[in-house]
Amino acid sequence: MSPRPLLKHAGKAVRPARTVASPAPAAVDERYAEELKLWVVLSRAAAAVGQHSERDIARHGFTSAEFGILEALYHKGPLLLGDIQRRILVSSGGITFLVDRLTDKGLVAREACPNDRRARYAVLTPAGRTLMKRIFPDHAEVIARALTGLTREQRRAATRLLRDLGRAAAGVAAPGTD
Amino acid sequence: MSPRPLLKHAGKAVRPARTVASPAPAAVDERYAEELKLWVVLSRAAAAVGQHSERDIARHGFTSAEFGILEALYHKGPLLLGDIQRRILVSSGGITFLVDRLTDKGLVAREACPNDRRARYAVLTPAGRTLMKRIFPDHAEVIARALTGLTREQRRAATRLLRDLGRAAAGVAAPGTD
DNA sequence: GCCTTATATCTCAGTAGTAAGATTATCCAG
DNA sequence: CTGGATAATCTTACTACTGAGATATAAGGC
Repeated sequence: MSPRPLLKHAGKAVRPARTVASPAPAAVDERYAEELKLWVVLSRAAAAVGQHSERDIARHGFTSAEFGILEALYHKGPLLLGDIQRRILVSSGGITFLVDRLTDKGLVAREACPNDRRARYAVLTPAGRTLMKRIFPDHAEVIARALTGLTREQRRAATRLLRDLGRAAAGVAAPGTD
Repeated sequence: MSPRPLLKHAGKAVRPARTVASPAPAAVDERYAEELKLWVVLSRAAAAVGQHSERDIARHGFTSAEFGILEALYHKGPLLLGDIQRRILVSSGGITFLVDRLTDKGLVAREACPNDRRARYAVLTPAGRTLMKRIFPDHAEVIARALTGLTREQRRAATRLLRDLGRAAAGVAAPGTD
């Protein structure tokens, strides 16, 4: 992502009413209207906040997936590749690729797992740790600012609801990512 | 996405405690802990429900972006390419590419906009409309089932909170998608 | 111990998108 | 009506990932 105007579509373009032939829009399924609405606002909210996050992350030259790895290692310490994979939801090929790239950048290293010679740990290098210490607080502030549409109490309520919603949805029939 | 086992990581693998050298995990930023938590559960919930959605959509051979276009046209009638672009959040190149692909599949067609010769409408073909009429109800049910972790009242509360959250986040400094 | 099955990572070809810029059309001030 | 700025779409080159299979290790029943 590169620098660009903050507001792209400031005003809705006033446009003459549709005159094109239009086969009457389908009647919305009433049966699940409320559920669909929830799904829409859920994904829109996540996308809106996510764009703030991504834009901030891109300033430092990372993708969201890369930053997710750095953040996981920063907060949790060394993690097996598979554990990171599940945490940030990428494919097995993806985690190899991403860790390679972060290794090339000198921020992450692989370490052998003494208990299981198939597995490898990913760990932050000192440079990686230093970097995260420097940039993470600002990132947290960007996220916090993106959430100011809700009051503190509303944010707490939303957190509880979304935690339950997410848990249940992941439980119903978790697809996995490979 | 292709067929695969429904449950991949049914049980947490029991694994011996970490013994690898571990530079003590960073102290979490306390300052924005609650906000970060909300962001985590928000994106996790969206991802969990999104996986149900994607898996269902993939059964019919579509990507989420393709299906988003079909759904928009199905429910709203003809739309300008740019309007669809903003609605499903893809780049300008992406919308051209996606509409091309749906056109090749015979589900969507472009029509001239009589008021603005730069713009084009996308419309569902009869085949596209028939298809959506057939598959959309099932899709709605998949979504609804993914949301059953909350009661009806909780879902309503969540909808309100997420609508406000999304609006505000999109308003703060909408990044745009091109 | 041996065989089967499962797990962890890696390899590599393929793809759905993005970014930047080109093209064409519109709008508006002068 | 002309010129410059803006807007809508398309083109092209590129990239971050996915998916399927390969390799190596582990674990458990016999």
